[in-house]
Amino acid sequence: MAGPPKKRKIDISSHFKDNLVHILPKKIPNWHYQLLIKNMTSKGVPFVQNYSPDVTHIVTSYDNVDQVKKAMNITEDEITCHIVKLEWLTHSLGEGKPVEITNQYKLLSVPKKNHEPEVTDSNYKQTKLNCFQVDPYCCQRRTPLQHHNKLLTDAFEILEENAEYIESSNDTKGYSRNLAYRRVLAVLRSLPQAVTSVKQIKDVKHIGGHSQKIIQELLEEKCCLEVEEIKRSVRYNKMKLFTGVFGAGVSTARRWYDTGMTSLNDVIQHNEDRSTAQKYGLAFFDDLNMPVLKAEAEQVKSIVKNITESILPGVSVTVTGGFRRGKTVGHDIDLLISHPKEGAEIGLLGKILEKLQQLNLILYGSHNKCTYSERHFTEEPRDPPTNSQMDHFEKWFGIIGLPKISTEKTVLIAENDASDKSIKDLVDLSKSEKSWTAKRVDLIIVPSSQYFYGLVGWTGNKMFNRDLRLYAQKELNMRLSSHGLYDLTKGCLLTSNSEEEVFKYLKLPVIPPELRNC
DNA sequence: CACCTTATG
DNA sequence: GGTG
DNA sequence: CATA
Ligand SMILES: Nc1nc2c(ncn2[C@H]2C[C@H](O)[C@@H](COP(=O)(O)OP(=O)(O)OP(=O)(O)O)O2)c(=O)[nH]1
Ligand SMILES: [Mg+2]
Ligand SMILES: [Mg+2]
Repeated sequence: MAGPPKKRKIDISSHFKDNLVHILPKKIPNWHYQLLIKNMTSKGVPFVQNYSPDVTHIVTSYDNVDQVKKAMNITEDEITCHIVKLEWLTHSLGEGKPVEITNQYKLLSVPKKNHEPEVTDSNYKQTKLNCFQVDPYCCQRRTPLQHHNKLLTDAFEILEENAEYIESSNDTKGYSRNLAYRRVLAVLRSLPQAVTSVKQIKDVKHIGGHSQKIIQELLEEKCCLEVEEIKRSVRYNKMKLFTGVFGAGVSTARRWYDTGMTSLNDVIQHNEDRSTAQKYGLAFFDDLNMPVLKAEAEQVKSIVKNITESILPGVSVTVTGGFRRGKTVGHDIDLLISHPKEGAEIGLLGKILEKLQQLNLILYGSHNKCTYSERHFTEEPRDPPTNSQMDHFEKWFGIIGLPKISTEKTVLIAENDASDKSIKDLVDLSKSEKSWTAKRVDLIIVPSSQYFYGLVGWTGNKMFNRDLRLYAQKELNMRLSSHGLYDLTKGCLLTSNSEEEVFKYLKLPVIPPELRNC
């Protein structure tokens, strides 16, 4: 290992000794610019970050010379060196020597005409036929779990995640880019066939210039440089790890990362204020990141169903979330609980949790009552729908210890009351020989009058919900939530007796749950 | 150049 | 990042 | 800030 230097970093500087490269950073994404600088440095290619007259090659992403001059703020004949496309530098770095400046590396000398490439009527029809036709909102489209563009969506999923890690609070670049990539993903997943040419998606909504470039690269090379760089980056991998902790979002993950923490052990050991949720998220990280199987969801459902039936006969318990959309694995178990008799569900959640507690099934829980009353409607007419009656919609986001052997009746989780447990105790518990696995469970109680709005909302997926709500607002002047639908024009609440009726109110085709995987 | 889902603790 |  |  400690032998002579046979490192790959072949010094190719001799081939470049008569050159001086300057990259015009404008129009080049920062990650790509930094990568080029890194590569030139490690290979010993001479370059300057600020333009000087000694420069022999100006590298740019612009496609005509006038734009370059404008960007550099210089006039006509000051430039005597070569102005070349980015590809020249990429290929030269790959070859280990400056490649010949053929036409493919040269810029257009005249600015592009703003002139549409002329198309005959038949041509136009042809392009129209060759182009996928896609409705603008994903809630208008049928989006199956299994689709025809996995190569593309795998890549865009990385871009989407990474954008979120930049900064996910509203009104930031990360937030909007994340949304843009989600839209691209939703479109790609809904296409009837695999994309084989960029032409097919050049007019498709939500797939703009940048995404088209990515798709082109993926179709040609089967991979994308930007995506591969993200996958390699420390930042992406650490943020993925830290945001995977229940209770820690992007903001907390970034704080941990910026503090120099590298592993979950670093985070566990570090003395800082952590929410109770985060303590449990850290201690049971391995369990909670095991995929939840559909059979386990059914197992939890029947436990909850049995308990609940004994409290309130006639109750309905439905597995929603991803499993209802046909997924075979998930990250949690979403249960929608209701009773045909309106009002019978009031106070039910507390009783269910009490029973679960008695059975020692509960590890952690955050109770979430919904105080949803006339205040919304009276104070602000633009506010979301409101129930005339008192609204006792309740939620619980928690962690249960699910017995590994389903026949096991009682489980010993020691005394697991609440926040009085230190993180060390929790870690010890999670590491101990145990007959159960920690699982995230969401319990949602919904009055029967709101049942189908709850069902639609908790079936999702998230993107489907967002577009459904956006569509309702923008196209129909309505407000949709998992409690109801409110027509702002008519000033009335629309009660629904089926999922289909919700779609009918919204003037949308009925999309079955398995086709809401946007 | 504004907008991008909506509710809860 | 993409749309209107 | 976090969760769905
Ligand atoms: N309106 C709205 N609904 C959401 C949001 N996040 C989640 N939901 C809804 C749609 C989801 O399908 C449902 C359950 O959320 P989950 O986080 O459990 O996601 P899901 O079950 O789809 O996938 P999973 O397999 O659990 O990772 O709740 C959100 O931010 N806004
Ligand atoms: Mg789920
Ligand atoms: Mg959930």
